[in-house]
Amino acid sequence: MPELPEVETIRRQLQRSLGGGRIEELEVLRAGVVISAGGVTPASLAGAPLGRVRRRGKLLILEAGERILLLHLRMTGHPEVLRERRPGKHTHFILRGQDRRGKAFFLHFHDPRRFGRLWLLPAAGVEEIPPLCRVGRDALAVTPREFRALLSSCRGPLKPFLLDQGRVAGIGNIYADEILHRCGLHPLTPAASLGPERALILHGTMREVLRRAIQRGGSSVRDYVQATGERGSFQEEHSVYGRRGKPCPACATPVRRITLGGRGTHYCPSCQPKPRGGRKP
DNA sequence: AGTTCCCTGAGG
DNA sequence: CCTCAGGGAACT
Repeated sequence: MPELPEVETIRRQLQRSLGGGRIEELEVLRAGVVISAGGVTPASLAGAPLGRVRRRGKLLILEAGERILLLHLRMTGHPEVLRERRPGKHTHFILRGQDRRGKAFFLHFHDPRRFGRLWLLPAAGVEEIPPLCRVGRDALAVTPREFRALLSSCRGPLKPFLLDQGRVAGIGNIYADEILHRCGLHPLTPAASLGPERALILHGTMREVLRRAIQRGGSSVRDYVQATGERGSFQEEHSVYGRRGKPCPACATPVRRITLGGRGTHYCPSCQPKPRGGRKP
């Protein structure tokens, strides 16, 4: 599922193929996937310049003059840049235009599960309204100081903390599990119980894992592929996610899976011991 | 804090 | 055929 590294990979590809170009038409094939507000209709986008493609957490931000297009891929959303209009079964919109060299592009948005959304919004004040106003500091932008403050003000365990997009944005189920494993922290560890030192280590590990995953084009488990159709390869470096019962790469103890906050949670009971107090992990 | 809902394809 | 996967909003 697209999390920060997957969305960042796609962002770079969209920036290359659309940045500096122009929109000719937004063709909406399934109403409900596209949400229009503040008078920014699909038709009103014709002729709009395309600026940068930015990202905050898992949200893609396409600058279009006075307007902003926000794209959230959710579980199975898949943007794909093609040279022709060729909608498939699950193609919900096609953004047609020309790139900065005047060459035609067709940005297809496929999404079998239809959880993904495209918002069309006025650029002015866009940070103050949903969905952007709900997104906290990007996981690659948050400073160690901010991160420590967020941790200590959190009542609850580490895993839900990492998944909460309102605090630190961009981490989903895969990277939460991988980050905690690499830190040797049990997912149920109370967030506020980390001292400054371990908070700093968690912050550094988070950055390291996300950076490495971006280098490898994200994790292709199930549906995810890049905007070019290529697969990512960070799944080859997964230590615990999706590896229930398989040996931990560090110590060979079988990986355990529990449900936490309704999410499958993978960890190594030996490398990530549950700290004091509670029952054995 | 936990549950339900949205959705469909994949896997048992 | 049934169950599972899950991001995030909206519930209880």
